[in-house]
Order: sequence, then C-alpha cells, then structure tokens
Amino acid sequence: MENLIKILQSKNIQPSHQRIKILEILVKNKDHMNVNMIYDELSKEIPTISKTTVYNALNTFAEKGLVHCLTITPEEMRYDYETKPHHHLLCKQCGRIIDVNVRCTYAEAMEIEGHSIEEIQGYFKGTCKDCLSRENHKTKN
Amino acid sequence: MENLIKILQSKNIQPSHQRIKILEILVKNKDHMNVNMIYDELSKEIPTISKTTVYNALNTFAEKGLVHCLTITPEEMRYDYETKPHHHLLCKQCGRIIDVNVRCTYAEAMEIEGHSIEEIQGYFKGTCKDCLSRENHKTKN
DNA sequence: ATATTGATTTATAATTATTACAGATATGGA
DNA sequence: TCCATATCTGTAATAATTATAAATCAATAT
Repeated sequence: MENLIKILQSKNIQPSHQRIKILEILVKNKDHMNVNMIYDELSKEIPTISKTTVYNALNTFAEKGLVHCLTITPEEMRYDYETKPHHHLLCKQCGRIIDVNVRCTYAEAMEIEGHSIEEIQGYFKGTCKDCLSRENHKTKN
Repeated sequence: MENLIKILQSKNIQPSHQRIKILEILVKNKDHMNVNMIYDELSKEIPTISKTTVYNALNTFAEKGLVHCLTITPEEMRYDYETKPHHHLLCKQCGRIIDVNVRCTYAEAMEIEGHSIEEIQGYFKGTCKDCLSRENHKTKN
C-alpha cells in the first residue's frame, strides 16, 4: 500500500485512492487483465467506481510508462504491470495470455534497418503448456 | 488477374468478383491497410460495394491463411498480404507501418518454454528512417 | 475554519470498429 | 433453365473507447 503510493509517485502520478487500488490489482494479478476484469474486481472494493476512471487511470499509467498495453487480443486492450522484458503467448485453447521469456528488450533506442526502436512487443499464438498436457492425457486414455 | 484467381483457388476460396478486387488491392498495396482504406479504394471500382463484404472477405482470407491480421494499431485491424516472414514497425511520427526484416519465423509448430507456437508477430514502435532524416535536416538548418 | 483553485471522479452521451442478420443477388451444377 | 448454395448488401446490434460536463476531492492561501 505504502509501496504502491511510492510506485505512483516515482512516475509522477498523483496517488489517488482509485489509482492505488487499480495499481494494486495490476500488481497482484499477472493475468494481463482487460478493463472489464479490472472494473469487476475493483467494484468489490469500490462499488461506486466508474469504468471511465479505470480507462483514465490506465491511460495515465501507460503514458507515464508504468504499465504496458498489449493488443494481442483484437477485441480489447490488455494491461501488463510486469517490468522485466518479456513477450506474450495467446493460447488459442484456453484464451490465457502467458509471459514468454525469450531474449528481447523493451530497448530504449535500438536501431534496426535505420529505424529508431523504442519499444518491442512479441506476440506468439499457439497452444500453452497446460493445454498441451491436457490434450495428451485425453489421447492416452 | 488470372493470377489472383489462382491464388484464391489455391487457398480454397471462391474467387468472386469482390474477393478478387479486394485481394488485388492487398497485393498492390504494401501499406498494411485497414478496412476503411480498402473500402475507399474499392469504392472507386465497385461503387455498390458494402463494407460488410470487405470484412467478410478479409475474415475469410485470414482464416484460410491468405493474409495476416495485424493488431499493431489499437484502433483497428490491419491486413498484410506479404508472405515472407517479417515483423512490423509503427512509426510514432508519421503513423506508417513498415516491414522490418529481422530474423524470425511465422513458424508452424515451434516450441518455446513448453508451449507450442504456431504464429509469431513482432511489433516495434519508434521513429522510422524517413522521419529520422527529416528531423536531421531540420536540426541542421 | 473557509474559500479557492485545480485535479480527479463520475455518469452519460457520442464515436467507432466489428459482427449479426435477413433479404437480394449471383453462381455452378443437374 | 431451374435449383441449391454461396455471396453480397444494407441495416441494425454490439462493444470498446473517448468526449464531456457536472460533482467531488485535495491542497493551499486567506
């Protein structure tokens, strides 16, 4: 809690009650939630919360570099608090978005083919480990 | 034209007049167009075209593996006909989406960290070559 | 303590991309 | 030609996101 406030302040974001709670959910939850998931979770604690507030907070967080926005699902934006560089797998079976730790950077200022690269996002699509082993069990029975 | 029909047939897609024209635009245009761009372009030749037809055709193309769908812009889907594996740069200055030929595969059935990977998309964000040199000219004058 | 100022939150409306649907049209085979 | 089926069209529905304006909150000066 104390910690969350410091995180927000370190990014020059006013630590309002709503913002703290939204960040708390993102820090706890490594599931790459979308706005509705965050809103539903938040409603338990702050029943009067507005969805616009969630949008505003997340946009602010993203602008200040506190979270990463993922467009791996075409329908809606996903939000990721994790700071270590990594990529993402969308499992076509279970729909989960899973961190993938292949070598990569969020490289501030790389250069590739003459372009200046500030950000890299790798999206993988396929079948996750868990769904694979579930399939294997089925075929073996 | 003849060629386009063969391309469609090779993917088991009925080569209707509309589909041929939509594919023609995608083949000519390496700009990673969105639905509106395609629709506007197409309207010149087929003024009665419906936007739903464009959506349907592109969905069919994507299902059959004829085009790749890009979610690099959060607002709307982009479509890419290019078949050689490559990644994409979104230039924050000019908004263009540019092919980036770093080593990668659209790898059918790779395996990473126990997950089965069918598709990889790399999205880069930064400033493209052209915008960089434009900036340089400005600062030098 | 109170008033003031500015930022944040809320609720609602507007915007926009995409999909659903149903009728019209076109297509290919008997 | 006729029929069955696929495709196309136009409109309506859905859903994510943004715009907006009023209400609330927080901090500060008086």
